[in-house]
Amino acid sequence: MVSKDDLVKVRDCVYEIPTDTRKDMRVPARVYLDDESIQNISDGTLEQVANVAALEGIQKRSIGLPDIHFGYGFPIGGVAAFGENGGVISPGGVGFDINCGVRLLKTNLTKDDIKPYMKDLVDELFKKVPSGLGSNGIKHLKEKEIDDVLKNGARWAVENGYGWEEDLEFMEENGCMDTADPDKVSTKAKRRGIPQLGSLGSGNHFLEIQTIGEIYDEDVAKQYGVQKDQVVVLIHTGSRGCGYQICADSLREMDKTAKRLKMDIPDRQLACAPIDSDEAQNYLKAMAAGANYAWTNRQMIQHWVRESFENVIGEDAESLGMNLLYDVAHNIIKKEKHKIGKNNKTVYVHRKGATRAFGPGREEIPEEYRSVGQPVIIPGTMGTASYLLSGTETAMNETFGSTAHGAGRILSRSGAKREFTPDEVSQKLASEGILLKANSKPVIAEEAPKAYKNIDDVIDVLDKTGLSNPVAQMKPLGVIKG
DNA sequence: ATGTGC
Repeated sequence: MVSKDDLVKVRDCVYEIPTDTRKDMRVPARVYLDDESIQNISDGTLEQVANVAALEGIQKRSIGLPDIHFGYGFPIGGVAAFGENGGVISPGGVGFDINCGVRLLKTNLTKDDIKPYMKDLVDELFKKVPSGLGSNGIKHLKEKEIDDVLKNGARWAVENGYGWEEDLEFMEENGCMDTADPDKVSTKAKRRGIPQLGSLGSGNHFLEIQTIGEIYDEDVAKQYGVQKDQVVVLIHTGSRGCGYQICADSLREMDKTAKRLKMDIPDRQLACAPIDSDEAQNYLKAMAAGANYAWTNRQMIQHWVRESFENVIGEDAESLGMNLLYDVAHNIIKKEKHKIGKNNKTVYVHRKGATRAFGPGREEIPEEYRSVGQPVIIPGTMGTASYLLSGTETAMNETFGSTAHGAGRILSRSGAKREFTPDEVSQKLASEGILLKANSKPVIAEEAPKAYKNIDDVIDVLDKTGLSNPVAQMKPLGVIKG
């Protein structure tokens, strides 16, 4: 067992559970947290970061970011990298919503420009973008087409009329992992994916019209093309039932593998397989297909956002400057090169509720942004701010180029429903001038801003520790919830 | 997060 007593302070906001705390740990476990959060973190969550540190082939350290909380096996807000020789792959290190992520769409409107249109825009977006639990998309995919989506990702969407060629430049992996293999995706996952493509989903997924508030780094903001009072749109969604099913399928498979190979795993939910095994390879190919589904999903939704603005404002999306700033993945495994000790090593970085945050110079970053580092987009909760940051050298050195992904839940969904009523949450937002349209009343209570940690504190830790460089704040004007 | 929960 590990507990808060085992934590050793490394520096301000950085704490470690040393390797010798538990004899199965192979590397230290490290969490980035402010003083208050370190008091409030549950032993169960700390135990999870330590459990990950016990997995075979883990490199350097198991990492918990400032939004860390208890998850399935791996904590949410966690990062772990495994060496290509001797490491493992674990579906629980990605989570059920494969490539859940966010993208930020720019406009050249100001908050004053958009004011008279806000009500109509929110209504139009709510009408045009399907949302809610079990929601289906508008496009009726043919049975065979799902394979094209799983193989080609956002490119499929662009080729089928959803968006612009240049959009592809501003997504991780250009919106497509070419390692995807639709043959490794079960019929059941495909059957769930077919009707849902192009839908927002439920839970913490949302679509938000925002305005840029404070700018923290003028130079980087300029490079990303944002300025104070500018209107932007944030799209937060993932791979829906398709990704869920891919994860569930492979967890079952790997549970068997781990048993067969008699792997020593501290928690059954950490089911994993050696990287060179068929099970791991099959999962990686299916996971990539699920990731491609999610990029396609966000690309289609973005297209309807542009159409909504066109319909309501009466200008085309090009002249409204509705260019994609960037799209980031929050739940994914990436094969990357990182400096470990003196050497460059190829590792499989598991990010679960974590954002890649590559520092300046990395060739994975679009050329336009490369000199200042990767754009990092961190959504808050409905009714609180979201943030745009940039990747740093510190993140490269300490967290395999990773940072936080959100506010991090502190109250469970059921806890939130006990604590708040949907009406009081809606009224609070209305009193702040934020328009909200939601499919489900209970979800409004589950997603109450107070059910989450204060996003400002999360950003503050990233700033203090140097894991990311704050660039701009985004404030909500209108929210569409599932 | 998710057609459902153990």
